[in-house]
Amino acid sequence: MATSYNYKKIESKWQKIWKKEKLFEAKDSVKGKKNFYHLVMFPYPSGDLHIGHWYNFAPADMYARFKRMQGLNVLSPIGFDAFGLPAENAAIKRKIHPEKWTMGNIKTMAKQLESIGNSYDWSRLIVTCQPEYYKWNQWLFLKLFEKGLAYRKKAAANWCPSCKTVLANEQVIDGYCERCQTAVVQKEIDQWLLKITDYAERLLEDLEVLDWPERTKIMQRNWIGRSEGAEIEFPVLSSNLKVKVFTTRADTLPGATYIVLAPEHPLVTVLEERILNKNSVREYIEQARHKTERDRISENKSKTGVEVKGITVLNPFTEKEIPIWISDYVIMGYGTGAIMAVPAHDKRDFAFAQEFKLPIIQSVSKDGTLKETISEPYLEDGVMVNAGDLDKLPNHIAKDRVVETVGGKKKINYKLRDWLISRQRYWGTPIPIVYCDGCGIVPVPETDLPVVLPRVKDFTPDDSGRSPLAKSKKFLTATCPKCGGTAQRETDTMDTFVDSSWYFIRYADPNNDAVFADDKKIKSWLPVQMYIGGAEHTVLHLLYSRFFTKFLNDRGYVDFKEPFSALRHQGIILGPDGQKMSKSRGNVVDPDSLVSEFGSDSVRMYLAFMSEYHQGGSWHPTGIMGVHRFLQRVWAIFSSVSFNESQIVPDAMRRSLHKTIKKVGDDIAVFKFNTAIAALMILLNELEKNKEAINKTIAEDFIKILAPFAPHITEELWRQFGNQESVHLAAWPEYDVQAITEAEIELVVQINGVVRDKVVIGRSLDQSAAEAIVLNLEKIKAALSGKKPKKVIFVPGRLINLVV
RNA sequence: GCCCGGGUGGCGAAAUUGGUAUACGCAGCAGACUUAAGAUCUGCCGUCCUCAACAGACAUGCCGGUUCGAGUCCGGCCCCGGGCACCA
Repeated sequence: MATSYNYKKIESKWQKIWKKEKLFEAKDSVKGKKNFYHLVMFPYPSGDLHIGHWYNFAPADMYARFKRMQGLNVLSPIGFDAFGLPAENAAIKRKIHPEKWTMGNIKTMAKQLESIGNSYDWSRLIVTCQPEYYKWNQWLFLKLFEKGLAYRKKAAANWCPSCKTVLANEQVIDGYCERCQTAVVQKEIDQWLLKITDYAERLLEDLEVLDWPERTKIMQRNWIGRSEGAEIEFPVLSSNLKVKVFTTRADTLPGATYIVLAPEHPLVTVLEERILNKNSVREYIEQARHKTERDRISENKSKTGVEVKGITVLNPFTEKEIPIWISDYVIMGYGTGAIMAVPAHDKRDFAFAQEFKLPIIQSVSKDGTLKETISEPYLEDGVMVNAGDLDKLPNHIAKDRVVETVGGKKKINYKLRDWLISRQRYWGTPIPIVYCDGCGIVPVPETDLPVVLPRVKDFTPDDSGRSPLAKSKKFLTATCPKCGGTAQRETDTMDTFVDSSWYFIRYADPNNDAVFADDKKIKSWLPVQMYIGGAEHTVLHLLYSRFFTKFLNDRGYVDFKEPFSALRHQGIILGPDGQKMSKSRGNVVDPDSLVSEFGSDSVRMYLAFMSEYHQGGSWHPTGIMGVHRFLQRVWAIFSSVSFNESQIVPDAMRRSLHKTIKKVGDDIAVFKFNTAIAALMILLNELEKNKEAINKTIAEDFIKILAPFAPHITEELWRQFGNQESVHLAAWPEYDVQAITEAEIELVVQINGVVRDKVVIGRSLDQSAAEAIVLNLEKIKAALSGKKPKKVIFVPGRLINLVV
């Protein structure tokens, strides 16, 4: 008599044994096996593993287990992205040190993670807030600094005037401070930036070769924002100065009726003496600077600006004198900070021209005719008008001609900005720089790394706008590595995205103290062959990681150009009410209680079964019953099975088995875990109908293809069958093509495209043979009532359609 | 505003990429077992017409088109989710 399915006992038993036997610890090389690096984005130690983590980790593990059974030497590591603001804020709130809070959370989460039963290699655990790890952040920074790719610059930061502190972008919600709801302003502070823009073109180009979701690539492309255009100079009248503008529509230059400068544009200061309305210009610039993020968002529709009276420029194409305006719809950070305004062919210029009653002149029209009144800008292609010699020429051809005529230069611009990594916060990697009165900015020598983050008591931000580290005299004071004099340490810490931009390399060799990872180990594992994580990291994390990899490749530290060859996203799990899970809504699904009620195998499987992986969905409380019952039935049938090897397995059963082996393998390969599980359910339904015919091969194959989804129950049954080695090291069964091909097929019979009957015929019958059979069917004869089909469409093995 | 996804039974979802729409599961209903409940097993389960069966008609957000045949392709709309947002 069968015992009942005791998942609690089975799961804890095998989790202990796997750990003890180090079953999933990856050796750097195994004879006869190819290495496969499988990675999930490491979690932030927020303190609690919620069902969303499970959704990220459990199905991802199914893929890793499948790859392992396919004969690959799989590395599936795990770690914690342990620095960052939430830890700091939580620590401030609870009055405990961020380190204590973080390490405590990691302990809890590691335990919870183990309860999923994932095949992680725990021996390679990475915790980014430990000096052994962040030492290499600092090393990387020095390497970037050496090449001029890390540089210091005054840059605008989000400043909360009430909290008197700098805020990270994540702390600014719709232009307001997250904590006190004060409108955030921009403040200029000296900060460190990484020159990711040097890599813009390569980051764009190399997207082509990646096996990533198309929408993710599109988002990265948009973020990089390449645009081809030209730089054209507008001479300032009665001066030898010129205003350079960037445009993608040089063909519209004949219609440029004024130019617009960004408020920060240097020309205003240079020619200040000549400005007639100095006061109003100064006032506008001042206003623009104090404008909050909030104002900019709300003012999106109506344009503001001021004319710079007393200075004009020449339109180099028409040689007409045109005015200069200043408006904050032009931004200093893109292009040249100045534009030529063509109201007839640009929406924003059009709105601006209407607001200030400026002339609107066409330079392109659909068919060469001029419109009398222009009620909206014409943005399409067309032919040139008002353009002298170029009239009637298609505008896309005229583009280059205009640039030539005025002596402009072709130019490519990117929206991508350099990466600002300075954080005026405590809980992060110290930037390894000292400031010496004599020597200036001096990098900390490599041999002095790590610059250890001191365990200070007071880590709350204050009104100085500097990191709390500045309050530690001991940390702040340093000797200059160059001259030996007294110097001051940089007190800002690094953005945590630095930590996560290279951690995947560290897993190859996590305990190395001499180099960031051994060259041979890097070669044996990287790049990551399958990377799994949330789509919310589409731009920042994934782009930064690609940038670091390219830099390391340039410097010869790694031999690959892209960190993640293949990428898949999981969806988001919503609460039972269809809303985002949150404590305040009270709709958070707790995985721990589900595990104790149904077992880890059931929770894993339900997550994989509920929808397609990238789609996510609401948690349906009773839905888990389906997979739980399935596992109970698996237990019932296989824990009591007595194999009768003399019994001949019916062809139909063999066929079902092999079809399922194929289906499950094919589906896992494309991350369709839901349909793979459905196929397993169908197979079980069939096996149950004829239990006596199940032999050892069928039972073992079934257990093997179920193993990635439900690792514990399958391991238990597998060993009960008498196997000595883990099912997770067993070979994925091969399907037999012969067994799958059926001799007979069901042919669908349609009349005018509507199904009227079905008939079982030989697989290889041709059209005329099939037609003869079909025309003799009672239902078809009745439906045709004597009429002859005008046309017959025959799809071999599938259907026949009679058109009357 | 622009760029991506998506809209299929009471619910979560399938559909070999133009070829049997609704697989698999949840919930529900009926029956078996049970003193009973639960668990388990068996059957039914898109809508409409019909006493019922057979059969039929209508159904994949809406309107139109292409095709022997459309959830799938094309054109035009309407909702929902995500990203970007004055980038010249």
